[in-house]
Amino acid sequence: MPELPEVETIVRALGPHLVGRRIKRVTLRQPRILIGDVTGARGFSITGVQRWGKHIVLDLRRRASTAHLLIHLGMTGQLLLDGEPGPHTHAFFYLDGGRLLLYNDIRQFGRMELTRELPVRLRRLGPDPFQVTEAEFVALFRARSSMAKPLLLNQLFLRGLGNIYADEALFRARIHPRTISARVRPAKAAALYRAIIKVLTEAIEDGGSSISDYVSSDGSLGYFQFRHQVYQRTGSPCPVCSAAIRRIVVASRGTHFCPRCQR
DNA sequence: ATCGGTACCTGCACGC
DNA sequence: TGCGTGCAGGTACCGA
Repeated sequence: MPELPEVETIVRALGPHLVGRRIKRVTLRQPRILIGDVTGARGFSITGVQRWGKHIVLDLRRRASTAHLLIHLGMTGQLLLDGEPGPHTHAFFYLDGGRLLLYNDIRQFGRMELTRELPVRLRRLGPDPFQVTEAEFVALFRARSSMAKPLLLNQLFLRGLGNIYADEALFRARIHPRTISARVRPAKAAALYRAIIKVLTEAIEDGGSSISDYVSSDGSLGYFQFRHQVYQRTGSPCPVCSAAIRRIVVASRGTHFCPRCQR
């Protein structure tokens, strides 16, 4: 379930429950080797919970040494606090205070890693959408000659966007997913930047409001209340012009757009 | 640099 | 009821 807004919501919801807790024990379901060996997190205390693109970063400290537990949810990963283990529970983090953090992942595309420092691989990712300015985004976008859709999905270009919000942002900016980025006028690229910020902001707000009623913070809230205008609405009328929304494949990803609004 | 295809996994909706 | 097909929000790797 993991694009930037979902990960942000999870981080905000879990943070207050995790910060200050000590990890007493970590067990991984055997013979799962699909996630990294993070049993070394035992004995560390959680000092912070942050988001880095679509990654969840738990900052850890044990006496003088610090470390990070990196969690990427893949397509179906979820963190569950004080929930019931199930057939797809792959990791158990026993915390002090009797709390239990579970990692579930049906498709097992998620990954975990315990590191001293933030790996180069992560530091090399593109800027966070909320940290880049409009001018910077326009310059970066037009400096590339990639189709707009795969460029937005490329985490080395911008970190955090996924298939849903890429489609939604392109729709709001009225840009065809196959448009070559270098050929997009500056004003249009600026509109895309604003559309990205708007879509992500709205989704985070929806996530925040839907999670506020839950005592136990978990990642099972799905798509929030965020209403897609094009994503997975193939054949439905465009909310702007009523033309039928189309689905095409771009860079191996299902891509939804309005053939009349986006050219 | 960029793109398409493949691979990694399980579950679900669909048509027959 | 079963079975095959295609699809699903993630990334990594390959060859062209």
